[in-house]
Amino acid sequence: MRTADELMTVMREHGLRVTPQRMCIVAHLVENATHPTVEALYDAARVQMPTISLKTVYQTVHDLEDLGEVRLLDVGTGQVRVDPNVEHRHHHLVCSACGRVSDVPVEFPGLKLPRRYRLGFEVDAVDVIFRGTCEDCQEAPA
Amino acid sequence: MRTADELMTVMREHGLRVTPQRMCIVAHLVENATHPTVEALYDAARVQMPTISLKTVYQTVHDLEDLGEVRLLDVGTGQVRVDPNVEHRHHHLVCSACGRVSDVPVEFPGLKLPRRYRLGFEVDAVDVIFRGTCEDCQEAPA
DNA sequence: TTGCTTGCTGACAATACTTGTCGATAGCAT
DNA sequence: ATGCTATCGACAAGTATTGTCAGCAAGCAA
Repeated sequence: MRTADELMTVMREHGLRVTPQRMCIVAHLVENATHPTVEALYDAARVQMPTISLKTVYQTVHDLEDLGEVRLLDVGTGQVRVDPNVEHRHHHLVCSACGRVSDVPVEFPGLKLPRRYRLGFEVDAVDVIFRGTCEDCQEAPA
Repeated sequence: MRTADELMTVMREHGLRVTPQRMCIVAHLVENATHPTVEALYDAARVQMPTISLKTVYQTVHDLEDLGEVRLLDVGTGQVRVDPNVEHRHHHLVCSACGRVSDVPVEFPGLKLPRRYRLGFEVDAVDVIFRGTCEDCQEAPA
């Protein structure tokens, strides 16, 4: 993801106005590797802007997705997570217990769809999800 | 997935009663490679049993999941899909337009998490999702 | 700076999918 | 056959997300 300043410019160039709410959300996303849920972003934003609405957070992350500045992940935990890392192709490690998501910045060269399963199908992305239990959840089982 | 008869036995052995509703749902799952949604299963079941409830379908697929006879997939299309193929490890091909899911019965040997990302994390499954557009959806774009 | 226009904000409510509750019922072992 | 108990299905609640819309603020131009 770019810096907050760069994003301001990009947003303006695309006709999106730079509002305090948007900047607040963006500030919580840059250099953030925690893949926050929308709810978590909302909570973080409310510390500075108690009146911000959840709808605004949803709208902003969707706008950022349309700009190609974040990716919205659905890793099967029931909530969308925001991934600001769109520069480098990477995969994900997901804790089945707490839902935490980490990046796996590795390319897997052998990961191509065999021709016979590709018939007529146009593949444009490959997502790999390593599922398991993170350290914290192993120590504190439910 | 096993045959319907085998499943009846397995269910009984686990204290689950074999009801007409359950058998109807099971019948729609064996030898079914379409990864139906719960809603699709519900529609199919209602042809024979018009009064069956959606709740019963949800409950039954969860029971089957607990028995290890099906896998419930969340491929990011907003609906759970039922995968009766639990015998052979496989991955999935998902159409982003219509949500259709196909099996990719291929093992990818290089697909291991590098040691440094595994620190403390216990990986117990790897899901690969090839995303793209299926033949039908390419011909008929929205 | 000022005024205008656009489009964003946020309260409210609706939607979609899934799950909880519970009385009546039906399966299963005896 | 009988009784216990788990299931069925109607109803409604829950969770995550999105739609609606009046009012207001951002940004642009002069």
